[in-house]
Amino acid sequence: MALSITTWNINSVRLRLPIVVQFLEQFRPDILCLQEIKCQNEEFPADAFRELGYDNIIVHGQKGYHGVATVSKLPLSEDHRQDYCGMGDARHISAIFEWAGRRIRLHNFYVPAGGDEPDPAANPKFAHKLSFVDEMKALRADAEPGVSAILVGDLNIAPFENDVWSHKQMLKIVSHTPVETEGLLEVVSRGGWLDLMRETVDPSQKLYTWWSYRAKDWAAADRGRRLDHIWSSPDLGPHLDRIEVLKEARGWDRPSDHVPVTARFSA
DNA sequence: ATGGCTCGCGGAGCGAGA
Repeated sequence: MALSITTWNINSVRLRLPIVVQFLEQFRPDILCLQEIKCQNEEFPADAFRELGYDNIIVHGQKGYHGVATVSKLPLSEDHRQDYCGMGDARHISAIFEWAGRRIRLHNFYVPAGGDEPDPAANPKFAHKLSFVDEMKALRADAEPGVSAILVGDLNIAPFENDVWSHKQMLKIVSHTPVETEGLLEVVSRGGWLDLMRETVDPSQKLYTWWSYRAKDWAAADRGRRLDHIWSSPDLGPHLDRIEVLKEARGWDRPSDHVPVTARFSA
């Protein structure tokens, strides 16, 4: 019995509904986790997802910015929205689904980008990002007895050297500064998470999920970053078949700057 | 050679993304 879960920062779900539909029709993941939906709950285009068989929808949106949503062919229960940093931002939603006799809590995150200046004293957005990551360190993969866990989302940090196009040139660029990358690796180690993308793609290999809108030719420049992640509790590791990064989606009509990342499991 | 583009909001141009 297979299970597939996709994470995708969509950068406005209403504007990009055509490519979301294209993706779901072509790849049919069991569950799709979206970030940066940029709409309020009542504006989420739920009908379009229901028509495709995704009847189980949970949304944590807000006006204009941020926002996350999880749409699923499998029933979702015990949904929860955690307000990290007490900012009132819509950056997290989770729920439990059942697969192969297991109960699995699926977390969907949108971590703050952090602005330009990597100095928390000078840049409140960077301070917010660091506080957010600090709070995530308390999130354990075994938080609920008898419940496995999967954590996906746009974490806005590329932790390893080959998660960016140039480690040296990125060390002072927000998303790859040591305080961020060390912080994220501490979230992984303290929480007891498995980085499923790096379980299947060796750290010696470049791996990106995001390419800037500003490059003249994103594919030729190939200056990407691995900002999107899929983690799990250790018990699910042996069930991972593969990870698919759909790079071609960056070249679709009016694309997001992030591409869908899918984890495929078998029982 | 990173910031050059792309969003929402609102009805011009700005804040935000990363």
